[in-house]
Amino acid sequence: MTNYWLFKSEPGCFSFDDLAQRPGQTEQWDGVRNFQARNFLRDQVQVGDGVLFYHSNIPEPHIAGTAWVVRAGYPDWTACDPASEHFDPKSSADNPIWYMVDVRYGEAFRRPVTLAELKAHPLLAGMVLLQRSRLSIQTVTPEEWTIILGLGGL
DNA sequence: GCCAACGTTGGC
DNA sequence: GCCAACGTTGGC
Repeated sequence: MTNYWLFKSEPGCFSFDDLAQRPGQTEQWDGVRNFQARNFLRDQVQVGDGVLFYHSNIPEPHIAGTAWVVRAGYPDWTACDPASEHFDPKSSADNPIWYMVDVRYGEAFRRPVTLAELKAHPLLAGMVLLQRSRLSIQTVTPEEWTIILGLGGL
């Protein structure tokens, strides 16, 4: 069964445009260093799942478009790379702590769906984003997915 | 830049 | 296992 997710990224680090410039190519969603988000990546995110790509920590936070999961959770090797800014000395190849998935560009929204719009929509009041805003990998219901794609003009 | 929310660490 | 201190996230 297809599930839906919201992945957050700071566009200064990795943006939806960065993904859009490589259509059809596989991108690693690495660097997640939060246990609850890690559990989703390791245990629940599956090939074929839909992803809303959210831009955080900018003047007008918004969802920019969609992506698709093309590989389920596997160890995030950047945790074992001392040169990586996501290096974690507690993680090892034998006993990985952190996980990542691979995604591929989906579709760009015709207009970005801002956080303000999400907050204003009565049917989106239950979104995880609006209740536990700091979680970087979040579940999205099929109803929320449909509404948000509509708001984005898809 | 501020600050609230909240996750993590570490002493006990 | 509790909880205070501390660090980070992210909206504003």
